[in-house]
Amino acid sequence: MKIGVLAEKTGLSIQTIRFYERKSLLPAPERTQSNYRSYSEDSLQQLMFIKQCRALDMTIDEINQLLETRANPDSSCDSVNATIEKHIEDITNRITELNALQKTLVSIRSACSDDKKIKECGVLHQLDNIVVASSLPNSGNR
Amino acid sequence: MKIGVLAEKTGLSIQTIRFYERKSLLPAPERTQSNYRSYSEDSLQQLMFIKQCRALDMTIDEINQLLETRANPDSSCDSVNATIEKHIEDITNRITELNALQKTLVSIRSACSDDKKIKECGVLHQLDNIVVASSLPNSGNR
DNA sequence: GTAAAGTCTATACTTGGTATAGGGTCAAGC
DNA sequence: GCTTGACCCTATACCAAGTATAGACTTTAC
Repeated sequence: MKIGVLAEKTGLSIQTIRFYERKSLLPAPERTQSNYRSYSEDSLQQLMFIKQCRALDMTIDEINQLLETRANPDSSCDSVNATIEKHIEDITNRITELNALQKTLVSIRSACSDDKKIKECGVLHQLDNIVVASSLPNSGNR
Repeated sequence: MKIGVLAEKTGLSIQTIRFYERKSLLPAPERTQSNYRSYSEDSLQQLMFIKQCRALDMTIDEINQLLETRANPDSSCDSVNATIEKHIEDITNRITELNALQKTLVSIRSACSDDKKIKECGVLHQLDNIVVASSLPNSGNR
């Protein structure tokens, strides 16, 4: 099948499919005489796998590792489990960060009632002081 | 003060300070005879404000809006409040998404005990089927 | 006088795509 | 046979929020 059909079936855009190919997530398919990509059912399966992983917010690197591991069926799946666990940990950390952020924001918001002028705005005054121990997420921050 | 001192005082990198200038978050400072940037205390204050907002995970656009509003002290601060509220909402949504993701991931992880081989790996089998109603975040996804 | 440290601009890289330009290909209709 | 529209191709640029580099210039310390 051609790339348009594959895009239709997977729900991914044509550009995204070509992007995954460039990133080596999807093997380069056969080409027709006119240089059109011609995909097999395997490509469809693999793309759905990739889509699934992306829906779980895995990075392309993580997915690449999973695909590599998956390629030899007799090896141990420990690394798969490790990848998932690491990913769960990343998300847990991110959730913790966001919860803290939200708490801070709600508290800042409560500093100003409506219909104030800028110079009296409690929110801006809060923002002018050090409220948070300035910790922007630096990892697992997607 | 020169940019190195400002970087020291704010805890931001020199490149980040120049980056904020390019993005119009920080007004271009005076220059010395040798074309070095020369900052006032105001710049320090403004950078700390920006840093604070970034620590709250606001985008540069959001911060720019806050700065613009802050610039005329007699206008209403409704838009400030609206910005903060929108931001809180974004974060709330993101947290909801991440919680759902995490639940899915934990359930996938539980499908495989350790020391299996790839071909028996429950995690991979889960990933091969449609688990999630494929909803990658498309907004507020930082 | 020289070396180290600081600064300058400009450019490229990151992630996960999206959007565009400028061209080639294919099928249908006239 | 020719045009029109739909499809495909590559290459390149763009987004956020910086980070990292090269190559040049200036200042500071000894």
